[in-house]
Amino acid sequence: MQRTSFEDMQCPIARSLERVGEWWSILILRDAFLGSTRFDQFQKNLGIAPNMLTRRLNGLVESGLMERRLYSERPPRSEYVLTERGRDFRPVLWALLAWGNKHFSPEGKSVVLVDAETGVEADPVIIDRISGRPVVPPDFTVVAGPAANENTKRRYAERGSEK
Amino acid sequence: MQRTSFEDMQCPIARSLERVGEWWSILILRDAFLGSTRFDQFQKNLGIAPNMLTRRLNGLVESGLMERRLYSERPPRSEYVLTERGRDFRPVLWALLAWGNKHFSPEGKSVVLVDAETGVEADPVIIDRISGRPVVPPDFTVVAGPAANENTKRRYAERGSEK
DNA sequence: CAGTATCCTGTCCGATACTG
DNA sequence: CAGTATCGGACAGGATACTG
Repeated sequence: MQRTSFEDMQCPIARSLERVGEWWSILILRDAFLGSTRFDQFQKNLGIAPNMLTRRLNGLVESGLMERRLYSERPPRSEYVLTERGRDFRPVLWALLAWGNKHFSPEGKSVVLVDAETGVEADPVIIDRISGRPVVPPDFTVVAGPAANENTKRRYAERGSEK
Repeated sequence: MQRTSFEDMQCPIARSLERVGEWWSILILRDAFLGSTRFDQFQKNLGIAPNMLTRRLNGLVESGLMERRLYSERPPRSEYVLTERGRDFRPVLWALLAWGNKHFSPEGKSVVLVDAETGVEADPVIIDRISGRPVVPPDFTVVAGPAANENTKRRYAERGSEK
């Protein structure tokens, strides 16, 4: 995705966006989580043009989010399955889902996250696994880490605690 | 972001992407969380072209994620502050941060989420606030909600539980 | 069925110049 | 300082036709 003037490639968020920044990528991942593995499943569910689907699928494979796997030799047929890196993306989708449901579903929720056993709707929140406390400001904040360069350190030192 | 062939606008993830699908939007939000409010702060921190910054900022204001506020009458000067809708986006950023740190920081972490008081690095995970259990498959799954249309219902009925 | 090959359009984005 | 105006390039994305 070559962004020439973007000086900020240390940022893990920016690095994530490098891999899933295109619109379709995230929707393809969502569909993969719902069980799609075949080209035509993705195409049908998403209504995406086949050339775009090829491009995005190849991109996700290159980035290590999905794996292309031949399930038939003759004729050659592939399926696309999530790798561990891809499966680890799931929390981002949950967060996006929760945010969309809260703010962009005026007519009610069309898709909800539920407890698989009871069917009760879940309310996903982020907590710190170490301390068990909810990750909200001002209790938690981001700071420069051990691998930060001078530029990053300076930028995170400039502000006190997060707003 | 007009995507004509996209039939799937019921999906809250797709709706979210409508608002923050452009690359810069998320980075601008990230910077806003770090305390930026002025045009030139964003510009300097992101290295973004001024016309693009104007476009994205206007887009975020239109989508209700940020608010443009005059802080000086003469000369007219604006600042851009997060609305509640914008602040609610924070969990998505945490998820993206955690994912990027885990998978795309081979040389070590440059930015980390920490307990503001102790400075100890946090391990953000999503749990269900209701039951207190971690939101992971197969314990939790997504299903069609009350506002789902026929198409959505069918698609979520087709699969049993999530893979 | 699982794509590849073309062609085209829109717009995201960068660079630069300019303004009250 | 906080933008607007203009230009040009790259590519995301759409439509369609074709193939083993």
